[in-house]
Amino acid sequence: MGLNSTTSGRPQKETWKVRTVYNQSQKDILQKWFEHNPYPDTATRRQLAKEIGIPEYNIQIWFKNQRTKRRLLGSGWSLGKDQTQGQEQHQPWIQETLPKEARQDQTSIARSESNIPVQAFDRNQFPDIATRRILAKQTGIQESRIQMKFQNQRSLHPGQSRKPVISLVDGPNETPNLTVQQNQIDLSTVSGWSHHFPSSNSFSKNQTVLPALLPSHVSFVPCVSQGTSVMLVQPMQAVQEENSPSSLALTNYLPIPLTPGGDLSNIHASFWPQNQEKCQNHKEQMGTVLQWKDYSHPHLERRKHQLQDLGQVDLSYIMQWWDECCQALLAEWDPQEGTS
DNA sequence: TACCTAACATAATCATTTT
DNA sequence: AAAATGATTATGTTAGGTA
Repeated sequence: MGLNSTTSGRPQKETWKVRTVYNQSQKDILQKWFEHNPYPDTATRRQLAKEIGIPEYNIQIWFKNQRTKRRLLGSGWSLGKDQTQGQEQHQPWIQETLPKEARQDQTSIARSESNIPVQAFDRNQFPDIATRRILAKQTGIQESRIQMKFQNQRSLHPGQSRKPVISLVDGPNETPNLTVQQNQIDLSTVSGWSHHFPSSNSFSKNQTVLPALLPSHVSFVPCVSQGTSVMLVQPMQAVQEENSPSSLALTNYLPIPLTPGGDLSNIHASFWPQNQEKCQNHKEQMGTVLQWKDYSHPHLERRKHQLQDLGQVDLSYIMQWWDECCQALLAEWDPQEGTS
């Protein structure tokens, strides 16, 4: 499977970046480099990222986890600047290759832009992946940098605890079990949103409801492939073969309550944005999957109404929905709109 | 030089995938 | 279900830019 889809069709948590699945050849390459140097510098990471088609930041995580693994395994590795077992503290690479070039150039955040993350931080110290991407889009800063920014920021302003999960709606009466992260935007407060939501109990516990990207510069190709999913991929990926290691790095699920019975199987719509070559810049390679399940519910007249004729495929509806989601989110994050 | 902060480290833990 | 492993967090350190 080239795609990073859950074989079970189970939705993945959108608050987390979708887990990358490395194939064997990718692992081999990483492994080889790891033996050579467990602390690759930016240039190396970048090169590796390009070579195996995985975003640089994920490469960084892989090395991090790998170091942990090796350390735990103990197998004579004793990495790092740790002390203890003096057994073999001669890891030439550690002292040699860590210095200087190891770090990525500092990204200086323009004052105008730095405002955005700061404002965002005030609202939410733990932005999920969707939010981080939006911020990244807004500021033009890499998502991984945004993440780091928040990390550093949290260390300066320790406030909220970590990853609390609460129920969004817990009215005394019926109350669905839609759970989201506390810090996630309370969509019920965003105007125009209510009707976009299926009754909450149609969400599975771990499902989240935020869109992942802004439609504005979206360079994605929506492809309806299965009866139950719409896939958005970047043009470059669409071109690549399935055996390409870079297939899908990210996957997001949106609980659009389409009727599963809808005849979607033979719909293949592709919008090809113009910037095909731009794909290889720092922008992460990603794919996004919209997945809908059987969310049919009495409350959904409107949506059902709209989606009844899925046979003609209403991709525009999806895009519109998408667009509205993003607008709402932007409005919520926009400092100007102190709606609070 | 002191201060701020981006980048990065480890360790622990969570979440998803694989076995 | 358990083991592996990728992603996130807290927390601390390092290094570059700047007042």
